[in-house]
Amino acid sequence: MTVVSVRDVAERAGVSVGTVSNVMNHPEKVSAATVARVRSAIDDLGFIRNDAARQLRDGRSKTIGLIVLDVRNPFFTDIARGAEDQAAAAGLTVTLGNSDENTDRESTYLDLFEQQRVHGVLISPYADITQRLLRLRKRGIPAVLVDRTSTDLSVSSVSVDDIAGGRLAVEHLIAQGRRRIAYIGGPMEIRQVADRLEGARHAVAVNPDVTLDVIPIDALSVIAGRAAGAEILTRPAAQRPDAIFAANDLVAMGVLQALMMQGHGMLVPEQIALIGYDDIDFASAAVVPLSSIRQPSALIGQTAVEILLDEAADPTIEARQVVFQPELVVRASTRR
Amino acid sequence: MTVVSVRDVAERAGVSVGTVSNVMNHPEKVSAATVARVRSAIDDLGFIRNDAARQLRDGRSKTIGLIVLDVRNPFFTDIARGAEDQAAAAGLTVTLGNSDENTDRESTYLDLFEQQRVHGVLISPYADITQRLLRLRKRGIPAVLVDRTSTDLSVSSVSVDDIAGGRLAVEHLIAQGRRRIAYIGGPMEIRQVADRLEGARHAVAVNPDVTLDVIPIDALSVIAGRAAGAEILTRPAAQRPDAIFAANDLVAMGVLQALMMQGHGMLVPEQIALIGYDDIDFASAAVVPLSSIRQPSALIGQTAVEILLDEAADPTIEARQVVFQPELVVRASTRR
DNA sequence: AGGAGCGGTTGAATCGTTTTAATTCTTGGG
DNA sequence: CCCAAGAATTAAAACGATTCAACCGCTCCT
Repeated sequence: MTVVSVRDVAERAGVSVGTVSNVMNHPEKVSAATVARVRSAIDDLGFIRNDAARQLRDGRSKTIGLIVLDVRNPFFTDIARGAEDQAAAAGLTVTLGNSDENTDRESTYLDLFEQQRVHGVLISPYADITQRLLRLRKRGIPAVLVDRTSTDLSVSSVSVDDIAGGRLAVEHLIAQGRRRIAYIGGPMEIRQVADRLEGARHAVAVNPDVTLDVIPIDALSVIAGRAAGAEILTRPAAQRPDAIFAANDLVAMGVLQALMMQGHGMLVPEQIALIGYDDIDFASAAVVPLSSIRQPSALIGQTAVEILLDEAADPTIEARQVVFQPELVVRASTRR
Repeated sequence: MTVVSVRDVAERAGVSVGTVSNVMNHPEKVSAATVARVRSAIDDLGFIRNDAARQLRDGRSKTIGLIVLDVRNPFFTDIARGAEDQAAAAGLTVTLGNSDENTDRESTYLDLFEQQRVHGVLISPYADITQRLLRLRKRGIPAVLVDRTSTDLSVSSVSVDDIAGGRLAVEHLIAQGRRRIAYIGGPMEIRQVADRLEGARHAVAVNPDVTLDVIPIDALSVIAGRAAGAEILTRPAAQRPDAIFAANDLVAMGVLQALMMQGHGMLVPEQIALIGYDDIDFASAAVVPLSSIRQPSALIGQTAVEILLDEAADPTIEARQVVFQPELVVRASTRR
């Protein structure tokens, strides 16, 4: 069990440890001959520098913490990839935390990231954590909300207009001639869920003959969607909706599975139209290709990192709120 | 921008820094009164300990590094979740690195993890990195291969028998009366891809009237699958396979999209049967629900962490090779 | 009364890197 | 031939938590 430190490298190259450090961080300050000598000593010994020591010295790590609501949702892994790419360009890495829509887990990850003195935090919040984020900033760790606008304007955010998205979805259903619409989503504490519903309400409000039924679920997952879909099937045909707006694509795919499974034949879209949200890759490959609301997920991640790095470089900079617009994608699941 | 250190806590509680440290790590050594005093000082100041300093002292971090071939593949996020849960039970966290089937990225993550002096490394390798892993171990960082057996018996591994899985898939196709089978997968350097093909060959070998055509692709992705599917459609009908075994579900879903898109009507399973591998959640929700080979993904992650922790605790322990058996899941895509 | 033993606490040393001020070495100009 | 200026290098301090040997004050035992 060998441990190689700068001290060993210095000794082998016949220089001081300071010089070794300079070779790694400011090679222009060191003569070419010395650089060469130190470099080969590094290679010979297989020296790899100790990040902990380095971090300790400069107070912060070279990692960005990202907390998402659900790693299994491709929408979030897409955000993560966008963030990762942008971070890599600045020589940073991203650690991904999964809150699973759970306050404790969310809080645990925030503690962890604070212990690690991360370069910054990106978070798609579940609970209201504005206070927590402000405290982080006071400690020199900037934070940016992802996929969520902040109530407090002093914390930056990158989001998509979910109210507009909700309206887009339901306006489309109405334009297809649907009148009894059901919204399947939950928990309502998740801002995205509430906003998409609000958008749906706006669309319904201007059409007096259209009704909107809300079917709450306890998580945005395939399983929860399947349960909600099964529930709808138990209703007498007259009480079933003729269109369903699911809070995201995972839920929509669950609903779809339930509706198709019963051998009721082609229920979608003939009897029930179905639209989801996020436009994940799998949506187009579903039993019935799924209409959805597309969000620029990778771009969200990229932009969030950009803002974060700006704030990390200059903590006095003003907070920014970036809002992207969503886009309707029509596929078979809502076409007559 | 406030910084709170043990020194500040000690001062406020009127004790030495050593005592503060003991309160956090060995409270049984400190009198109840002092513990209470220090704890309240910690709360008052909102002290959060600096991980870098702590790590520097004891030489290793409380993080496990996990490198996977593709974060977008649910099979790997499932493994990650299994690993995460098991690690959390031991007070550790997991950082996820995505090699994207790219040697450079893989190597970069290994460097990074070595710099971070992680507690251990779990890796689903692309290149042959046995030497690299042995060096890591010499430095006190244990490593376990995931979803891959090792050529060198001195490094532990947790995998699934891909040869058996490949045979299972093709035996099933043959049992359904298929005779002209195509295997779509690549790059062949990926062990899983090669093993599944080998299994397929075994199944074909005992049936003289069955042919196996190999269609290589350059990545295990939906896109690559779609391209391969499109290529098949360009062939005259007589030269098309009557069954396709895709190296994983992402590829299978791409193939499926291509085959269905052309308006050729229900090509699957009537004209071409299709089976994938991994049994990701989305497989059952596909246009045509997909037959697949199921692997115990979360269990793989859990087991890998277990082995890793054992090795971290006692570096002299003998390496273990755990091999799980895959399972055939039949759905509409291969049913007559 | 004297010492052994014990719980509780302290202070200094330590981990490995970076940075700084100070020092040595070169070189060119006068 | 000496000195100033600049380049190259060094030694030491610092980051913050943990640990370990030493120490203090008690009680209990003989």
